[in-house]
Amino acid sequence: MKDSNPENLARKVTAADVAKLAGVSRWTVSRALTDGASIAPESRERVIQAARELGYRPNLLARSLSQKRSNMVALVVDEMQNPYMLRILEMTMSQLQQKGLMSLVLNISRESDFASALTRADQFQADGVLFLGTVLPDRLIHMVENMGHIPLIVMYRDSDVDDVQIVATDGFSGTRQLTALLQQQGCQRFAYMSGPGSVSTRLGRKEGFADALNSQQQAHAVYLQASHFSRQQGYDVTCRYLDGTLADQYVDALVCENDILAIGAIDALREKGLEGQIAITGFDDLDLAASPSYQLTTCSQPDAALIDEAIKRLLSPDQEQRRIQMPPQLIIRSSHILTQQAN
Amino acid sequence: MKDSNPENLARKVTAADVAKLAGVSRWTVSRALTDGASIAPESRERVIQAARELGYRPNLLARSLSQKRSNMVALVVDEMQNPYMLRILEMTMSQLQQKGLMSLVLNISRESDFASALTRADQFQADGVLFLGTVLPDRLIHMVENMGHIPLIVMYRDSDVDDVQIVATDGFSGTRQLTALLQQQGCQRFAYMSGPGSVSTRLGRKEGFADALNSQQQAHAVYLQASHFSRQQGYDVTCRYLDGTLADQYVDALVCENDILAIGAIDALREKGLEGQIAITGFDDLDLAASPSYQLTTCSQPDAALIDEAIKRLLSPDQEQRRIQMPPQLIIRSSHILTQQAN
DNA sequence: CATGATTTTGCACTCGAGTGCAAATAAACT
DNA sequence: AGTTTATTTGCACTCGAGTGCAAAATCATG
Repeated sequence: MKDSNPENLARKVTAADVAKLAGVSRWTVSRALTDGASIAPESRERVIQAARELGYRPNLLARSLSQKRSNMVALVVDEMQNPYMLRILEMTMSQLQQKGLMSLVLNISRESDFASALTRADQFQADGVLFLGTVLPDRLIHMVENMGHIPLIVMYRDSDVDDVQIVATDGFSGTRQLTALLQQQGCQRFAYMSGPGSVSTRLGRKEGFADALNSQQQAHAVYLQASHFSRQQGYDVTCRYLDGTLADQYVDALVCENDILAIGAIDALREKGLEGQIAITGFDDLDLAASPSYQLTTCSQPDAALIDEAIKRLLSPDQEQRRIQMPPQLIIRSSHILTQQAN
Repeated sequence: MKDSNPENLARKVTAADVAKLAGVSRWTVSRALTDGASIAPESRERVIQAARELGYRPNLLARSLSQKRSNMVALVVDEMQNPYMLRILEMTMSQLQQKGLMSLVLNISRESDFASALTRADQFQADGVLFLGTVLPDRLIHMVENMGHIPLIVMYRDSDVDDVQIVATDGFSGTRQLTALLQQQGCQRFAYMSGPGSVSTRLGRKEGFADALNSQQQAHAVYLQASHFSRQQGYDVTCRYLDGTLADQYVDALVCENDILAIGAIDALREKGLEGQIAITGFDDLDLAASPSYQLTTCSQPDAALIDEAIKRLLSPDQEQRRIQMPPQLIIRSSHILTQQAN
């Protein structure tokens, strides 16, 4: 079992080494380790024994080179300030790993990184590319599509590029429900805080918000925009709004595009002593949303199902459906409730 | 520039394709793209032109196979509940990417994953393995060390395995300073909350805490232990302590092994109306630590320097120094200040 | 025992690139 | 022109595995 022989450690054990020890040819070794290959059971046994003894681990680069599959999947991520990304990453990598796939993570911060990162994915023969809620503009996604024909799946956002597979949550219905909840409890003056423009229009959340307002003839709304999905940005943008607005003109409800922005917003309100005077909602249901310090009313996304679906599509290309939107689940806590009357 | 020829997209462009177009041999193509190779400037130009026209991108798997380097680095992570991990991952991947290296991320949740994940790293010929603050017991780390001779660097924690490169923050001095700060303002009764046992003893933080207490003859302390580095665990463990202790016996200071636990602890205190009655400190300086809702007094780790050093060591093996501990920086906010007297 | 049917195995090839060496070409010099 | 020297290029090899095909070994049958 344990390789006690020190010279095994000196260099990588190759199929030829195993062949020599087992007294067969290099190719018989391949066959012994392949299910369903034509080989005498007895010599298979001998090879397996030898392989174990030497601690043989086939070189996957070599295998990938000749076969089609490399068993590597590229994960393209950005917006790494949002803790939600950690959850997504974690679940995605776990599920990939479970299926015997490796995760090549490509972090994008500037647009220029983008092309180079993808070139790399292609050069490493990645079996597929998963976009995890990236803020990339559609034209870039389109560019990837034509690149080496790697199956490409966009997750956690929409896109109107044709033929791109999309696996996302129905942000429209989610935010629509949240906004309706605020309307039911009598909120009149609404604000919406979005993230970076390029992705914001691809989440459908802003549209759900606007739709709810329209259905009640509440045309007027304040639109705020954060440049990143980070707590700090949510905080800064909210402060700027509060400082630049007369106190008697404050909105009474702020719908945030996601939790991390909402948490920043709550922090800002708290600091200014306005907690409970503006109702807040988020999206994602971060762990922190359940904290007694925030008690954020929000929507949770069916992460496990989304990721499962995305990987399934990655492995079996040419899916009938181009796009799937799963329903979010409303999580009602108390951040949407007004506890103090505005003066 | 743009490959307008549709058949280019049909299959991968190989060096042979470029050679044919440029009217040279396949090997000349290799040379044209290699700096310092002996080649006529004129034919190099021709090759480069042809390569650009076809959109040639050398297959890195093939290159890795024959050369020593694969340009892939395996990142081994766990404890993915802690948002701090996201920052570390982000910075590490960015720095690697900047140096032309790819990140193979291996997520470990159970010990059994561990062996299989590392086997994969080895099979993919990873140039090195970076352990990012993993909770793995030392014996496992030792096992990796003997595996394929991949350079191995343990970050954000210590280990007493010989010959393992360590790049970490001096947790001892950090927590010692934090504890001293609490002592200076008159705290008498201390508690310490640690994370999973296997890593906790490798951070040096608990020892720094104990040392500070000893230096003041304050032998008595309460030790709490969380099973994960997560807000929820920090919260649960604190609640359990508060519920299981008489109110007049509460400690007046709680030193937490890191921020995410501290934030959970503050949440618990807040919920029970005990905010300001127990001083709290953390470690890591999460973004959330700066939130007005927490104002956590903590230590920040020199992430950029740590990661830079780790990668440097990965690339140039046989470093003289086996282990480096960088000093943390004290971040003083207000969570360590007692604002209410205990009844 | 010879013939045919079947299993097992070895060998030449593939993947896509890189490297050292030797042959072919070009340039420099007597 | 003839020789030496420098430059450029082609070819055989390498990495480590997998696959199809044909040769070799085994088996079964008349």
